[in-house]
Amino acid sequence: MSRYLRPPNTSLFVRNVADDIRSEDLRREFGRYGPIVDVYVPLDFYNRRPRGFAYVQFEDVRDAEDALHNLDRRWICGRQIEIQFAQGDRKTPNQMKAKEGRSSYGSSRYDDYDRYNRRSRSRSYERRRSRSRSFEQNYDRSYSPRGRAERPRRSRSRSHHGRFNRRPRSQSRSNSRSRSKSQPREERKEQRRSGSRSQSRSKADGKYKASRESRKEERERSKSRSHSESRSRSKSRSRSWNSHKSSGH
DNA sequence: GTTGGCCGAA
Repeated sequence: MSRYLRPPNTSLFVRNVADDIRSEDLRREFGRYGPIVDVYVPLDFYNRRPRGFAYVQFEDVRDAEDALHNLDRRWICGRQIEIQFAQGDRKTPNQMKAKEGRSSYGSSRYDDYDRYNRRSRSRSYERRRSRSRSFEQNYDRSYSPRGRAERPRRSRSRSHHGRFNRRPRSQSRSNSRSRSKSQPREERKEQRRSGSRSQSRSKADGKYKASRESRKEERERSKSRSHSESRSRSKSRSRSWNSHKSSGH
């Protein structure tokens, strides 16, 4: 037992989110199932356009599971989102920079970059990064075969600095809503459910009520297969994660 | 059609 079980990913990978989704929407939706640590909507680095997915990280993986089961294939902002457990942890910019070379980026992506002047993403990241680097590294090593330090050294500071310097000051924010797809035909469904409970703007009140029930339920279910699971739900929850990984899809 | 550009150079 010395080998620490790697903490299950508490982050959910939400894909097919609307391109104008806000992190607050997601936080509101997912926050009903448990306390949320972070919500992140990645944007294209050059376009500053939403990439169509989002991440929601819970404090507790059970809440994440709960949210996954409850919100998967739900309609949010006129789109049917699909939720999975996220793979890996949040990529650091350096990781992404490393990816930049491998990816198909590098072409003329500056077109739309012009209209999206600034990032308005969720900057709700919290400083939990110093929690335990050990597992992250360990996890990272076993997760990605190439690991880190694949680029020993290279004067890339210049290359990407030039890009940053190129940030256009003049913006045309008004006509950034020129998407013609994503017909919100099913928005009514979502609005119905959204209107039911979005009246109260107070945060963190009694909103985990629903999740508590299902958690109880789940706990009973867990009892069937495992018996040493009754108190603080924080140690080894890797069962779910593993089963998710094993099951595949 | 399937994963995170918040971090690093004075």
